[in-house]
Amino acid sequence: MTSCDHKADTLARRCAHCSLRRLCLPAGIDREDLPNLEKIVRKSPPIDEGSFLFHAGEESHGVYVVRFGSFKSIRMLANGDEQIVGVHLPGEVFGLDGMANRRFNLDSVALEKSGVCSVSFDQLESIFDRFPTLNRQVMGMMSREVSERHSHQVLMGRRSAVERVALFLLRYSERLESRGFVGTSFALSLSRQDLANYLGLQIETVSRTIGKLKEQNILEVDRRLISIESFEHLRDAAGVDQGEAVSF
Amino acid sequence: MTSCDHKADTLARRCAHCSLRRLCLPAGIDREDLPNLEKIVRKSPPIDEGSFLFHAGEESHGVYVVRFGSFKSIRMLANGDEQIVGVHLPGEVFGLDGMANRRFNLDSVALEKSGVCSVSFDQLESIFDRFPTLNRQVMGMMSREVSERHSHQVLMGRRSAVERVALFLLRYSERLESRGFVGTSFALSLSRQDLANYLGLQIETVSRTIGKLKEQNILEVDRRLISIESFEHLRDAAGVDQGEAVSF
DNA sequence: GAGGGCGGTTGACCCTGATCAACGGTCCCT
DNA sequence: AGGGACCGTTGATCAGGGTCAACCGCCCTC
Repeated sequence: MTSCDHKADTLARRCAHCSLRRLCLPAGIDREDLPNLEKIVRKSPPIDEGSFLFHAGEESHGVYVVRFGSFKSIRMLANGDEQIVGVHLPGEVFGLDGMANRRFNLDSVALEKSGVCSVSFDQLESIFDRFPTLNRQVMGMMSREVSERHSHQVLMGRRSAVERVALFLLRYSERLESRGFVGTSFALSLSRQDLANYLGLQIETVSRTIGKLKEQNILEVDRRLISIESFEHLRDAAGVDQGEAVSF
Repeated sequence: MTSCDHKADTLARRCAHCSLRRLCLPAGIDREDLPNLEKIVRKSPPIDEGSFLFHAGEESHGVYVVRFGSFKSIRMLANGDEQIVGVHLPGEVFGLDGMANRRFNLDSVALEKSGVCSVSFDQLESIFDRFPTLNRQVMGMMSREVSERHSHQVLMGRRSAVERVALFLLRYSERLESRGFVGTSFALSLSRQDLANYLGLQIETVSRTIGKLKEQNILEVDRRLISIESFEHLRDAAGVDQGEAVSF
């Protein structure tokens, strides 16, 4: 796949050689059509930890894909607090909810040094008719997004602290794995503070809960380095049956 | 608007004369094009309280709009419990998340005797090219759906019982009002059980919380009949600033 | 109209997780 | 190396809401 039988310029090579190709937008595109898509994709310069990719209310020009690093989507509350409503890992698409009114609904902050690709809405829509599967692909991403929200809603609804944390870790692990990373041992991109916020808990509770899972030898923990020692017991702690799907 | 200068058959008159027209799919359609849309809309027979409109996993043929009554969208858990992830009032669209893979992700249950209109996905997509605004319209509905999830996530994240109940009522009222109903006095379509489930609380807590709001003369309550006596105090209870938007 | 089921309310008690507080380790900066 | 900020952990206490239980009123059926 790395050998080229055509004169590919660096632009056209972007997607074709990207490790995330099969998970990303191009998944709906035939190999020979790929260069056409690649023309409308732009790489961003790296974004530092803690800095905003975009702010809610700003005009939105396109959709983003995480190339490396990770982002959190947050809703700012009137009292100054923030509520994290989404976490985006490499290969995941975000910002789609701005497609309708061309305006961001959320703030997006890099959780670490990160990079994205962006695709312009206008250009994306302009090629919908040429790539009918692409329209479907985008719809699919949106509905996937909705489904993910539903899952999180299940997590937040009347579940204990252990269940929330365990479920979160299982999903996080699964998402990493589906993206070609190691799902058993990883660096959490979220701080305890962000984790607590996302799970609707308090920072001390998260710390204690993780501590407990560590004591039970279900996890190995060193700050943000997590290693899952027993998926079986972690699933138990999460309150999901063995074999039951954990996400979506 | 009720006078007709063209020979409208009963089919074509459906949307043009529907009280929900401006909130529904036809909002993106010019008046003269409306008959074309109406051709692909089908009215369902009434659905009894408690019966399923569709089940998760079933093949999905289209999207639904509540004509009258209301529905809940639920996610069935492995242990038999259900989690309510959405409530749909008249004029609201649901089932869009099945568009991508032509399969329902959720179960949908009528909360009372209800009726829907349905629009076939295939037919909807087939007229996308003729009505470019319609594609945008559908995208808009999806992203609105996502935004609504985000709001609910804010509601569920580290908020007290009173805040949850008050916020829910404010939003419910607002949705009714935007649909042309009276927003100050209404019959809640959800049982206390469903309400508790949706808000991530216990049924007794919901009952007590509503009771407290009643004692403070913020609400008048008779079972499911709710009358909001003071929006100002209800907003206080919900923890939102006066003037701050309550939904989305 | 007696009986039973269902939905909702109220009371008493208890437990999970929030809150307040102090401490330890790591990183960064000079 | 010292100082300080930040992140995470741990302990002690407290309260919001979960849990268990009884009860009430409405509706339905027979």
